[in-house]
Amino acid sequence: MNGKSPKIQDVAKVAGVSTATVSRALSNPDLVSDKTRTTVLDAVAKTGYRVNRAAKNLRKRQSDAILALLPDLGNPFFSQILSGIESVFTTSDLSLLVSDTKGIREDNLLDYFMDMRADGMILLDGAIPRNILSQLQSSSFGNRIIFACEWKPEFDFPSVRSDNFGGAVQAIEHLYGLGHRKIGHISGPRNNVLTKERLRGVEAAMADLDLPINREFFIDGGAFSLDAGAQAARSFMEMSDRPTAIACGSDLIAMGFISEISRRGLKVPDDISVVGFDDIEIAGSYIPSLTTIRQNRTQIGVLAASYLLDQIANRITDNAAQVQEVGVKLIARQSTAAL
Amino acid sequence: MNGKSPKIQDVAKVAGVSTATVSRALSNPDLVSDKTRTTVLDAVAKTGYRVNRAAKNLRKRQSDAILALLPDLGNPFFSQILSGIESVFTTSDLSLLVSDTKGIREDNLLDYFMDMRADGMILLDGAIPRNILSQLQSSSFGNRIIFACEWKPEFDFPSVRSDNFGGAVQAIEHLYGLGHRKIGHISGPRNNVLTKERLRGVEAAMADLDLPINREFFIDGGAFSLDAGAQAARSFMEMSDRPTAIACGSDLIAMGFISEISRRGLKVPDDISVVGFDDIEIAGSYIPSLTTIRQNRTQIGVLAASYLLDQIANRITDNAAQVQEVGVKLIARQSTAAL
DNA sequence: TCGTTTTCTGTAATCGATTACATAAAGTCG
DNA sequence: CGACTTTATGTAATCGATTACAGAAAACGA
Repeated sequence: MNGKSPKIQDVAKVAGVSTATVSRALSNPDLVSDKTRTTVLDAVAKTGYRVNRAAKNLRKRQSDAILALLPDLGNPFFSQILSGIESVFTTSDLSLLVSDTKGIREDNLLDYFMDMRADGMILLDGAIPRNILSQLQSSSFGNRIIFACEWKPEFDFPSVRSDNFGGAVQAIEHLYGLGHRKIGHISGPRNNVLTKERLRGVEAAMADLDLPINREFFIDGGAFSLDAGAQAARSFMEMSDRPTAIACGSDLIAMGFISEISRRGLKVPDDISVVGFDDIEIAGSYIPSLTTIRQNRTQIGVLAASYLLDQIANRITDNAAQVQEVGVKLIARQSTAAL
Repeated sequence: MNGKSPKIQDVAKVAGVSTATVSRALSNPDLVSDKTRTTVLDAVAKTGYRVNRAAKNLRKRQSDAILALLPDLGNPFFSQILSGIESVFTTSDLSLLVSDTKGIREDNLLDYFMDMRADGMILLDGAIPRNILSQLQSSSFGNRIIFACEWKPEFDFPSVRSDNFGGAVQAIEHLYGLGHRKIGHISGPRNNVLTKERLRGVEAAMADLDLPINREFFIDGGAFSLDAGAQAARSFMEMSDRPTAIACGSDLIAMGFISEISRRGLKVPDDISVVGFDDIEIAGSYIPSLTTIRQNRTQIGVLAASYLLDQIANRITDNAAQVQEVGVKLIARQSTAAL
């Protein structure tokens, strides 16, 4: 150990073979004889050799990294998904790069591929501008991209997502089962795909159950946040005729809503039942604990990461862009009650 | 545009100069004449050239990436810090790599430096095994590491953290100010530095205020989680003589605690006042909204990232390992009330 | 004007791996 | 046994940038 990192040359010298053989012994063990392989491995252990990633990647024209692009790194919703993604990459010796889309707008996503910073991307933001996506799609990197959670309907990149429609249906059916007939909905960000799917589910379920759809009961929250819920609560309080139950576009909306109406004297679930969507960590400990639709976020991460790896390695034969829907499940807790 | 990424050679040809000049024009503009520079920049624009990171990094023996190492990527607590970190790196053209310590134990952290995957590290986990840290410290990469949030007292890596001691003091003083004299504490993970600092703060404040320290009122939560709080609530219910106020080691503990005692018929803040620590996003919308100690997590991320960059680039002259403490602030809400 | 310094640019070595190609040795088969 | 295939290894080109070194041109000073 003289402080300098050993190079493949050093290993070759110690093992008494050529650098080519060392390289092969490490990355293509079948190509060398058993004896040579053990000699080389010993030499590697002895020298403490580690492959220099920059050199390897330059030669192989790759980067050994995947970028996960989030709408907002500060949003805790995504941490579970990241965790799922990372668990896959760790076993593949890939690095996980993260960035949020705020920094992206101007400088181009394509650059990550062009300058070899990433071999693939997992997009968690459905609001990436169309022109950037077209550019990606028509480039030679179009098949190194996958959407997770959110997606962009006009593009046929593969995607992994929850069954948002089905989740909304479950929420409505649950409320119906408890006897509720006047059901409202607070939706998320206006142009968000999740918002639309969930709204579609709500309406479909209501139609199926022969419930009259009262537009007054549909509040446009405008975001998935606590604030949106609180805001919606204010609209709610002003209604002359109020629904007895509300299905929310997210848990945060639900909590913001409950928080605000409680402050104004209403009780959940006595005066109104509330269902969330997501099942974030605190949902079970909120007071009242929140009935919600559980999304398996870790699995979404795992599936997206695995699929992307297969895709990059060309292991996917069927080249129709694939949509994987992950099942969701209603978790009944105390924010909903029989009428 | 024939689909192949242009190389520096191509730019050189278009601009009618050597590759050396192109390189200089891009990374050391002062070294070339004004005229040449504009010619080169035009050629770059015309060809759509982007520097190949692997080649650049190989030559410069760097990686253009910083690793953030979290105890648990799935834990939403860290997302804000990551966001702060990322905001700094984006402006520096550095990539942010993330990983959690679960994958680390076996394979060595030092490897990230050895194989040039990272130029530096931000450690958010105080529980990294001692031998790994010693190895890092004694390597030539010892000065490319910084702790954020948590830290390891025996090592003198620089670190950025909240004023945990001061936060605990504020919590106790707040409760004292409301008239509470029988004050308890639920602590976090046993060997965690934050746990220790906060406990120290609690005890110091109590001593200062001449409050008797009743060991029965100190519950060992064992973790910062909701569950720990719920568990502690059960111990609490069994006490013959109960404190009238509790300072918790984290917001999650506080919420788990409130949730559980509410289920058992106690009311917050009527029967007992509760203070959290962290001010996580939902704290303000919890019911009751949580009085807590606000940590500026984004700023911790920003400071850690900036300091690390300075350290790597400028070789910070003052080589005494620096500890930066970020101030915290008590946010009074509805989970605490006058006795 | 001539020598000296400064500014600008080009040539070619270099970073540290992988791998195409060549070749020697070993194995196969009629 | 000789022709042919397979296996194992080495030599050297290659990936695409940066930069040490050198030389030409321009600026400067006396």
